[in-house]
Amino acid sequence: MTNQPPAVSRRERLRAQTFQEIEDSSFAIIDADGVHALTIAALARSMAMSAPAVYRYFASRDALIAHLVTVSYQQLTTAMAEAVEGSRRAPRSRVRLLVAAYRDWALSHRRRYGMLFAERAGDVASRPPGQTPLDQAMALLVDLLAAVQNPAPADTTTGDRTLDEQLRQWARARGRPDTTPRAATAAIRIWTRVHGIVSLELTGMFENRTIEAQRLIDLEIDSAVHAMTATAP
Amino acid sequence: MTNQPPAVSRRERLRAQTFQEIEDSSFAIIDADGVHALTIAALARSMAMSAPAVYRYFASRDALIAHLVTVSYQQLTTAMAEAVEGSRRAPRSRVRLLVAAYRDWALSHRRRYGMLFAERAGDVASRPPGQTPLDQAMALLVDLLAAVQNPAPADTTTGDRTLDEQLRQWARARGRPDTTPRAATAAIRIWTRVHGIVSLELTGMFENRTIEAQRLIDLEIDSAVHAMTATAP
DNA sequence: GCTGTTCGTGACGACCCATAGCGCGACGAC
DNA sequence: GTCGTCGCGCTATGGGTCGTCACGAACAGC
Repeated sequence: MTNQPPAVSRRERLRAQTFQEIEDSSFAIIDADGVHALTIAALARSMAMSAPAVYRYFASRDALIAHLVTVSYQQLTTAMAEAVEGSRRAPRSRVRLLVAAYRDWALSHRRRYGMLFAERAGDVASRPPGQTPLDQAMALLVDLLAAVQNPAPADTTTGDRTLDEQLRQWARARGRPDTTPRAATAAIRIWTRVHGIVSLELTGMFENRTIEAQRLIDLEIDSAVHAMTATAP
Repeated sequence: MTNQPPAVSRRERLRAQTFQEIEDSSFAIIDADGVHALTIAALARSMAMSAPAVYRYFASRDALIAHLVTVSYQQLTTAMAEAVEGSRRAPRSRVRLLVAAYRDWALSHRRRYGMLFAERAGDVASRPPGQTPLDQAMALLVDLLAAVQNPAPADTTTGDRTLDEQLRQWARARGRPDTTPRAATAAIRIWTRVHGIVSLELTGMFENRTIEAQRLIDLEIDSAVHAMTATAP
């Protein structure tokens, strides 16, 4: 039994290993010097490989970067999922954990976070709804907010019938047809607000720590959750 | 009098003209094909000039892009200022005009809007507070919000003493020492919220017009203004 | 008219992307 | 054990870009 040939061939194993090394080295270069420093030549040098060899794994530099964007999205999503997974706290504070994990990931991978929303990343982001890498985290957030809203108040609409319908359609496209408009609004609000704050924090808007972004974020989450649970929209 | 030599020499006039042409051609290339397509060679070709000549005007490609970022910031700021300048409407709806101008500019110059928050733009954005290109628009927004808040309610604090002090310092650094913490919060909230929504709109989050970003923005502005004018924080 | 400055040009070296073609080793068929 | 196939990495190469340099032409001031 011990000498049984493994499921994956030696070839596949080595290939996967090299593939992984390309990923790791690429991220190392990006985190150190930015995406612009990630050239096929530089990558190959850092791996003591020749540049053309990389093309056995990725068709072009753009393809490599697209792959890295996808992987980064998954890492971000995983970080958020893990942050709330083991927690037994109330849904409301788990929302804060989720968002804090988001900000932490962005702060510790600022170059990569910028990469996710750069021009070329649009191809990855604009996939059929429900298949975006971040939709999983979005679904998590929606579920948490539904739990916060439980038991649901009598009126779960936003007061804008058109917007309500758009929100229901948005939730349906993401496989959460039972989401109330107000929960969907809260999810979108939190997501856009946090992205706005983190994004501007990274560009140096709150330079010199004049304003602590985390305080602002908590304020914004509370406001969004409050708007969701309040009796009158 | 008619044949009097002009104030600027012929040389300066031609130089300024070429400078302007470089700017215009650069923006044309960026708007058409993205920043990555803006190469010194391509720019020179589009101007029927030789590539090295461009270096008489900009020390490097990065320097050119940095300049374009600054100019774009100014255009954006100007667009916002003009949107509210001639309006006699109530301050509250002028806030909406200001923000709508922001979104309109971003939508009609999406490639450039992305450029403003790209990695290399951090150098421009993280200048001494009060000197950022967008500070002028920010001051405009703060003034409008102060007008909305007029007469100021008895309690203009956020309820968080640390945050209050940070906000006052932030306002001082921007030459608006009389800004109340709540007005400052509202300004920052609006600015970060709108940036978040617009930014995600541009990356295709609300693809297929599932959700109308303008509705969301108006909702968010109202919420921020309401939080500012409400009696209890 | 002469001189120094400014501007644009072709030529050049270094770097990068991507392709083509070769050699080597692993693997399977017999 | 031998041979053909295939995957992988390498060198060589072409086309493109950045940025520098030395040179010629136009201009400004005397």
